[in-house]
Amino acid sequence: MALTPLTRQFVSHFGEMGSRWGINRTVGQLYALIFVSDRPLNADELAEMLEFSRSNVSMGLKELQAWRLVRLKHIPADRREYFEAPEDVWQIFKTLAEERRRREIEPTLSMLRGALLEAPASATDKHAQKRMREMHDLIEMTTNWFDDVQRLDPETLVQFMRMGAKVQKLLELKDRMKLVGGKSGGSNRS
Amino acid sequence: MALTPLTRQFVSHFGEMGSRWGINRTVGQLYALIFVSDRPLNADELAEMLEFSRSNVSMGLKELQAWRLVRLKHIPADRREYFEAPEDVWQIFKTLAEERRRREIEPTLSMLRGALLEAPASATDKHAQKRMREMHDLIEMTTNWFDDVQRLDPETLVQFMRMGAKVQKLLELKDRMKLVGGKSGGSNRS
DNA sequence: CTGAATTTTCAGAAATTACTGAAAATTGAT
DNA sequence: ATCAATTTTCAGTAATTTCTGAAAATTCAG
Repeated sequence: MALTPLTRQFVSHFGEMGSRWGINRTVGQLYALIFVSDRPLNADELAEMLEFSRSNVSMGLKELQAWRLVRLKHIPADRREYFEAPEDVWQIFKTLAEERRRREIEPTLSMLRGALLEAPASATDKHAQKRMREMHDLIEMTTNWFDDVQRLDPETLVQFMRMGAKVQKLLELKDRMKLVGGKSGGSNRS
Repeated sequence: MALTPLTRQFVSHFGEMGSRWGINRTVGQLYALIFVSDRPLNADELAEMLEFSRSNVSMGLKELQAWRLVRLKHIPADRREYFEAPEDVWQIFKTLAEERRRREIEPTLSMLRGALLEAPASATDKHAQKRMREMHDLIEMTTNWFDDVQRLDPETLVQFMRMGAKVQKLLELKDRMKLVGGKSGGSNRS
């Protein structure tokens, strides 16, 4: 079963882009193919369609599962394992964000918190800590906020995103009415 | 001039993380050091402090400039070029987002748009296009929205982010008052 | 202009990462 | 329990990426 030109185009783009993310070409192509497929695919099919070795496909699928980007689906009366991507693209996006957070953001925050606890040994260290605190606070604010947004139900979220820059007007409205939150900007986290 | 333990820790974390992003270890470490430094640094200083070859530093700085993450600063009566990172961490974040958008998002959107113009040759292609359209629409909505948010003045933005999930209440308020936007959810882009 | 200081380029070496085939392990139908 | 089907592992190899030193190019003070 050969790839159609349409799918080939999509798959090879993901292969190239894959290297810009942390994932490699094989993994990118595997995901792309599973994503557009109209039915779950097994490892042999993937290996044949993409012309990768069977073992390479096995390793790639393992990585995609670690990222929670594909899931196993068993087909009755077939012993082989089939793979599919979740239907809901917004769910996929959230999974990607969660995994990146776990792998990249959290270790960085934790390093920064450690560094900020140390006693600065010099003026240079003091300045370095100031910069690290700025970075820490920005990352923490941004990720906490993303967490909150992620929890909105999809409809509210779409409505919210479509509003775009009008949010500014909404905030002005809020301030005028003092209906949401307590004193000076509302209570918040940590 | 040796690195203090504090800075060494920060710098080597960025070296390791660098490889998870598209940038390599050298570039990550160079950036980290420039970011925390309390004064602009020149290429020789960077090479000595990080124990990289001078040519490696030259290439790394070129890449950081291409990302607009460092800028040149000339010091009076010194012919050498000094490098510094912008002060404002939010500005840095925006630059990073813009560059990633230009390098990763835009090419992907453009590939997707191309693929969506083609006439599907089969039911399989039809399904593939459906998936591609879902991906395209999600990416487009998310990046356009980020563009809008990016344009908010920093104070509004911080206020907005600190609100977090309370945005839902704000949207309910908006709906009750019908003060923002026209019919059914407000007009929007493309 | 000249030439020393500085930066950039680039071919090859070193290091890292990706990929393969063969063998081992696992699975599940009988 | 057996064994064929299937998946995983892993050592070795291939491919890619990163890094270096030497040479070329550029810059600018005099």
